[in-house]
Amino acid sequence: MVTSKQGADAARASAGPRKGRPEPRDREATRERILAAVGRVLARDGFSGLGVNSVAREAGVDKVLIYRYFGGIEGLLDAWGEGAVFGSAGRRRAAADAPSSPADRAAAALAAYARDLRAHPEALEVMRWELFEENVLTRRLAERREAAGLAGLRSLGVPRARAAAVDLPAAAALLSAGLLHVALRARTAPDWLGVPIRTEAGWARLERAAAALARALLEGPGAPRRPEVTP
Amino acid sequence: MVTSKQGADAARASAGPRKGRPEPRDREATRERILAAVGRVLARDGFSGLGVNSVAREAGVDKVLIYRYFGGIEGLLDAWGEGAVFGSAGRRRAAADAPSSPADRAAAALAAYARDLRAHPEALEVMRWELFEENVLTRRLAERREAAGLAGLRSLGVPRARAAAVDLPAAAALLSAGLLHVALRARTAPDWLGVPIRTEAGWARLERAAAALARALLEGPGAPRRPEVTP
DNA sequence: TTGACCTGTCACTCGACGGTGACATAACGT
DNA sequence: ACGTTATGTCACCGTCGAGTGACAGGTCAA
Repeated sequence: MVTSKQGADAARASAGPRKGRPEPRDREATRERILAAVGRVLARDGFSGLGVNSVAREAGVDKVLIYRYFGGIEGLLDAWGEGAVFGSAGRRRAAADAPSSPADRAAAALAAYARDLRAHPEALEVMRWELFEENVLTRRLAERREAAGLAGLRSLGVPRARAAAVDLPAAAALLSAGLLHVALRARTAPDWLGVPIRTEAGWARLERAAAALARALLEGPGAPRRPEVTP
Repeated sequence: MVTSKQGADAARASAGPRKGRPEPRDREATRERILAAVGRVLARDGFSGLGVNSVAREAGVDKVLIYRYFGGIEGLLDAWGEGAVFGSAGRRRAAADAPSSPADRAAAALAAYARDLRAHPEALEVMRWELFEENVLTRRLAERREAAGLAGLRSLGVPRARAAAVDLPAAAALLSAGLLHVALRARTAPDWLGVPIRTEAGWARLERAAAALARALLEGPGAPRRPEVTP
């Protein structure tokens, strides 16, 4: 050894004492630490700050382990995506299944979606990511979301004729995209068209507006205004 | 000179013969070339590909000139933002001013907005940028857009009482955000909730859906349902 | 003509990143 | 007790982007 400038590498852990105890060698535990670090980096720095170096640093682990255990960033993200990232589809589904009119179910589903968005910053980051790059993770999650969204749409139970007349998928696409976009935008701006998007009050307005739009569309002129007993 | 590896720099122009004629020295022309390059790089590679090096390369110019003439990337973007980036606010305004019902004007404005989005890729890129970073350019354009959007909203001429009842700003925020988001998403995905977002047909559906949502909200129960004379 | 200034070129530093080879040592089966 | 393997550490490499100092060749006024 040439006792060189002990420069180490940029990926060396910068936090936490790792020289003291050698940390018991446990592949599984290390894997978990790395996976957990992905979520933290993502939520804190966004996808642009995500890389072999930063994750290794965050996990307090040498970056070579990422290559060994996951084969690189690709595999790491793939493994991370396995875990339930967007776990609350169940809640949305439940909201959509509540016994009421299709319009009510749509309104409830939109509100639940809005709340989910704000409750899952890492998932939000992945969706931001989807907006300008494709990779293993974004592809996988986007597929999942498309499927879940379409299923939710069907479970609204809007009568076929009416759904076709109003182009339900297009309207749902717009409203969901709108909520998502505003949630994303909150990271870099406090308002959108004058509506505060970082406060509970602002989001209450947005949820109400989404619900009102959905209701107006589904209960609009020509709608079967009879009290519906839907399955 | 040590006749080193002729490595030159990464910013050296890679296209176009610049060794032949020395290109007449003209500060203004060079400035323009740089500014034009910004738009091209932005539209082609997105904001992530935007940098001193890439712009200089694209312009066929040495990067040091960017520092000399603009003081760096910040100043360059600032100067670029001076130029009319989103020039068609006039069209939207015109659509909104057309003599018809507020609902019709809203529908027309949304459709015009959707068309503008797809017609201005560099502007779209800047909006993508706004979603995950703040800088001179994004701040400036976001302010402009907020102002224009609010003005457009007022020019719809929705009766005060009704506007308050339906929370017009929130609804408009959702719909405009939805259109924008779908336009952004088109760069990385072909569909959104099953709706094709890269085809004219898909966009026609989205425009109709946006219009229908706006109409349903503004003409909904309680709306002045008198037969309107629409062109 | 000459000197000051301006435009443009070039070579270089610095830092961060992705990626790899070589090594030390703990854990484990024999 | 021993050798093998797996786990983790460290020092590198090449690349790329931001930023800078030095310089060559025009341009123009005195």
